[in-house]
Amino acid sequence: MVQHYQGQFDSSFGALSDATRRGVLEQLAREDASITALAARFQMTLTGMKKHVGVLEQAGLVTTEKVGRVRTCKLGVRGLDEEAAWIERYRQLWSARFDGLDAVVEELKRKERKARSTNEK
Amino acid sequence: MVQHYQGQFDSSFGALSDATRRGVLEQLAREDASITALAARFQMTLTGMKKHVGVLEQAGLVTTEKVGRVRTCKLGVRGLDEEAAWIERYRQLWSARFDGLDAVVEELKRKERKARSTNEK
DNA sequence: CCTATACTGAACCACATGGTTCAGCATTAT
DNA sequence: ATAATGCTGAACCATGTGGTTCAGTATAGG
Repeated sequence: MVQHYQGQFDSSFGALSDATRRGVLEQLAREDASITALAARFQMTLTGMKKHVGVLEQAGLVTTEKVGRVRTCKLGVRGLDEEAAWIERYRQLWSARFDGLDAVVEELKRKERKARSTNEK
Repeated sequence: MVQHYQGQFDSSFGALSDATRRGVLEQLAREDASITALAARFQMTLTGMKKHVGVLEQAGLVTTEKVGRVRTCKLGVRGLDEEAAWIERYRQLWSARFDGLDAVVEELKRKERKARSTNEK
């Protein structure tokens, strides 16, 4: 078994990379649901849905509890705060990079205006 | 070939679900880099790194250009704005749910029903 | 007790992923 | 002209993914 340690972001972003799972999260944000209910809503087998829920559970985004024969799925305690923070930080770097290009363009324009006015003398 | 249509979020969150690729994005936010440079920095073969860059490129997060024998990788025009927005919306739903502010959930449901019915015609 | 319901687990499938090696090919440097 | 550099593509490998079916087990209801 190679069993690379799966980072938190690996599993949470991985969980989000599937439309069904994003749908399940949105659904659970509205109300708790059983595996059966989710399976019906997303048109797949119980077994298939259970796997998706398992992935979300692994990522800490969902918790489940079985009472009687029904397993109820709820949103997990963990939100997506750290993921949001990562993306936000990246977006800052990204825009700095692009604004940086703009700054260079501005700089070139400035120089050109200066050069032109110098030549015009 | 089944070739399911890959949604934008599927590929962008998928791209983010790997530590190496997140690292490459952070690196490129600092400066453009060749495949060789990235491969060296993340200790893997050229071929391996090229695949990662390919995934990022598919997701629209990176663009590359080959000049002579060097392929230079830069951040793509597309940032992570829509991904940030999705997460932000989810976080609102999540905290509403946890704060027990069911009224907020109801409000969002109402808005969405409205938006959906508007989109549907 | 009997049946329907809800889930669970194993096994299977096709295809994706994250890596590798090896054999090129084009470009640059000597 | 030769050699080194940088990338590329094909093939391979182990494991993961997103689904299925089928055969159970446990619980609820009549």
